[in-house]
Amino acid sequence: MKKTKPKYLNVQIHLKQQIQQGTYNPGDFIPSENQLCKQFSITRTTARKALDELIKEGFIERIHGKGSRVKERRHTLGLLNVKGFSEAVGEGVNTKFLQHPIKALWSDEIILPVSETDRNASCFYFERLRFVGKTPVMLEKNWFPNTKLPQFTATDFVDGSFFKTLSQRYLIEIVGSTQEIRSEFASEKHAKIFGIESTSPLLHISIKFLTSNPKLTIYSELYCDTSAYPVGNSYYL
Amino acid sequence: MKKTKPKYLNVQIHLKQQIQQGTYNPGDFIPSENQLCKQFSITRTTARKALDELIKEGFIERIHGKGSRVKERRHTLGLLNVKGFSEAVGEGVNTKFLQHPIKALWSDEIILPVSETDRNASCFYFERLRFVGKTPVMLEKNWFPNTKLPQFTATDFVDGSFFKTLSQRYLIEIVGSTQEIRSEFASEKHAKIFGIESTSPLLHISIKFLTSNPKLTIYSELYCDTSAYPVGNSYYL
DNA sequence: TAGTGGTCTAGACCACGCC
DNA sequence: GCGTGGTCTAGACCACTAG
Repeated sequence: MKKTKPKYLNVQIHLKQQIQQGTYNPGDFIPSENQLCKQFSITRTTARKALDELIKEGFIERIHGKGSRVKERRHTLGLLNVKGFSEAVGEGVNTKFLQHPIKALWSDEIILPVSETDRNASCFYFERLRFVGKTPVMLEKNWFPNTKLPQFTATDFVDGSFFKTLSQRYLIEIVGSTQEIRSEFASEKHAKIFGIESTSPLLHISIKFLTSNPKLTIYSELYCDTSAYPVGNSYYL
Repeated sequence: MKKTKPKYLNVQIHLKQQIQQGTYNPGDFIPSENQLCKQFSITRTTARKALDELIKEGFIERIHGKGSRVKERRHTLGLLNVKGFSEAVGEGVNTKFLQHPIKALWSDEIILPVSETDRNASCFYFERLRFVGKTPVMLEKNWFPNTKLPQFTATDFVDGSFFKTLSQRYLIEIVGSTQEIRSEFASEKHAKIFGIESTSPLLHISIKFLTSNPKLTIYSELYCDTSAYPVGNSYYL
């Protein structure tokens, strides 16, 4: 019953928050291992465990003889992994709902196969356009079975993030995904949305997200204008 | 001058070889931490360090109360499977070297920043065109510092896979990647290679691979004609 | 209950970067 | 020389799995 929270996790979370809040910026050195030992009354083994985790998450790097430094984040749309748009890009991101969550039909536009059980359930749909500053960079279309998210509306969104909303309001996490990626001509309709020629190339990403709730699968079709902001991601073991 | 080899590295290499040689197969349990302590005359901390590295490399997983088990599949690194093209697409894949490995210069074509130390080293380069059946689908260009792979030639390739070669011949694993993805018009030259119009969209993927050898970073530029075969991957926690 | 991995302590010595 | 991270020891207690 009682979840014992490891000490290293407190240190890890504390440092991560300070990095995300800008207490430590990219290039800055966080406190040394010995300083963390004193500050949290722990041994170096435990301090290093916390730092090991932050390294795995890509927040810091160790430099022998110098210290642990906050890593630089490139200004790209990192969404290919499980991270999500708003988390990865940071500030300067705006979102406009082109379609608030409504009951809809399963669309032919969904590339990856919709499972039998999903297709028999009613479908929720929403559509958003994402901007960096005033430049539209990504059109995002999402479908998922209606049954699993009671009272789901646009106003519920936590920090404008769908995944963060799932995690915090419904305790549902993304546990896997299947993707297909294409380079295509923009359709007439999409070209108009992005304000580009219909002969321009668009990046088309089809994703099927698996969640910790076996009944909830999310189908997404993303269209990205990568001419100014390429889609990017990083992955570290 | 004398590089002192850490004890955990011996354990790590020993276990990795046994896994690659089939002494332990996927699903098998490797010796417990306490057994490793006795076998190598080390403490549990050191044994765990070795296992931590093997986990990061994707070879094993720990199961609380049971042991450490050899993993079934290699994890995927972001966009493309680490196993590489040949295993991801399946049968009917052919590869043609457009340029066998040679000493070359660091190219302007590399999108992601080349580190200072890499740029100061001499550079190895090779280029391959990948087919599904007789259709060219991916042009692959790779650069890496010359210093780290002695006697590296095209004939060394294990199963036609660069990464498998690194793993089996040099015991080097991919431990991370940074990617940028763009949808672009095909260049004149690339259009000719793929046999398409130069106004056609091409998927352009720029990757910087980090390996278990800190001195070896691999820079790749991939160009894919996704009209018939989209790029895909799956990701599971 | 025995064995496994998960966490943690309180030290130690070494290698690296910098002044 | 001094502070940093890199490795290692010899324990300890806890949580999970399985017979």
